[in-house]
Amino acid sequence: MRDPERTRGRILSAGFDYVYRQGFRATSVSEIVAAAGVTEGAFFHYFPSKNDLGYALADEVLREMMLDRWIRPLAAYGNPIKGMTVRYRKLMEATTDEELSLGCPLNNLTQEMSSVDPVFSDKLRGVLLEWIKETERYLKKAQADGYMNPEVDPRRTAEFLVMMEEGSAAIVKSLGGRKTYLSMYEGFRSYLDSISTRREKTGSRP
Amino acid sequence: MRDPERTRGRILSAGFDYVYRQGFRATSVSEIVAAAGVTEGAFFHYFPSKNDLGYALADEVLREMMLDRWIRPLAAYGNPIKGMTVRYRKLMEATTDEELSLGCPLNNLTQEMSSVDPVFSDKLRGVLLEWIKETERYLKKAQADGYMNPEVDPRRTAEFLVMMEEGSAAIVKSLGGRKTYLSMYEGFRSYLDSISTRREKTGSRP
DNA sequence: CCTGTAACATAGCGGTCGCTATGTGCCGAT
DNA sequence: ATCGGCACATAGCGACCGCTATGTTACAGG
Repeated sequence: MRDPERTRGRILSAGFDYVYRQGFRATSVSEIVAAAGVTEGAFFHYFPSKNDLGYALADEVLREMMLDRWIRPLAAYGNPIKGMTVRYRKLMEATTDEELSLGCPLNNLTQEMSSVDPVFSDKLRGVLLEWIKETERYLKKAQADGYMNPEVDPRRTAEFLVMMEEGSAAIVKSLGGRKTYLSMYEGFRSYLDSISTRREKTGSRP
Repeated sequence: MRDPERTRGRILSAGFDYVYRQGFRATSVSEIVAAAGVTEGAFFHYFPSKNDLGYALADEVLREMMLDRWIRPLAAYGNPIKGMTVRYRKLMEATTDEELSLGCPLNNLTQEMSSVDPVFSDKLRGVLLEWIKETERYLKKAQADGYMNPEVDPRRTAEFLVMMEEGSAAIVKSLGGRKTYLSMYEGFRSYLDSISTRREKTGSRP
């Protein structure tokens, strides 16, 4: 019956759901524990304060989500540039309408909390930096394998790519339509093409 | 002594400052009225509810700010594409460190409120749509005057450009450094170059 | 000068929130 | 077998928040 890991996991999971939908400060501890099927006593047993739940969300949930969505899929492609294009399209197709209107969870929490709590800021910046660093790693690999223009700076390009990935989620959230996402995809692909050395059009109609 | 317009303006202005720094829901009416030098009675005399202040912020303050920063400067350039590049760099230089760490006010409020209140969503989307529409107008002008590749879709390109403008503010807010902004500028310029017909490098060192 | 109304000011209510103080029961170690 | 501590549950406190009910004052119109 007693299962600490599971209990903590349920709180974390319910916490993510509510924070994703309503924002961190708009979500009350009572809502989270009700959804998780535990009491407030359990909550404050695992997290000294509500903020500490947010920190755990960043460290554990958001980081893992970012890697799963944006980094790990790239391992399957020989050409990272093409991999990024294909992955972006696949992600676009796999995202539900609800997720489209909710935006990127990492970006949401960052916009809400980073300028108001330095601990949030540090942890969320950490996730973003890892995202950029892993992207940069694949860009360097692309350069080493001759898939990418060797003159472009991989770090700056990685920052720009991640910006587009987060930015498109933000604008789609606001405009709320899959059609807008297509415009973002076109621009994303066109930019990747412009730094690619291969002239294979990565996404043109057959 | 009695000056209704001024009083309302002071509330609106103080409201903007606090909402920009802390977010909408984290800002209390008492904070706003204290900063504006009025009482809560005055506040609720002009705004039936706290949300109505937010609506006025979107309709009046944020819309005007967007036009001033992103649209009106473009009128000074014969070549809109070059205008966008130069304007972006000027904006980057004119932005203070504090503003850099606070991000784009429109994006902040959108991320916080649009998925939780449909009226906010409508009004903020309206500002964003106007931003895109005006950008599209200048892109069409650029095409008509032969400055831009006539094959690219101006609407989609406008959406993509606004996404980059908002996205770069978001990522700079999170990473917090002027150096990151430079990466965004490089990417922005490189994309604009790729849709330009003129081969004049718009931002190279003299 | 009078008066009605717009332009504010004051006090307080009902509700929620984060958090804590204080329990209680299970379960492994001795 | 017991016993200490971990894993929760319950109740409630103090603070704050949005909002309202009820004034009070300045000023324009007659």
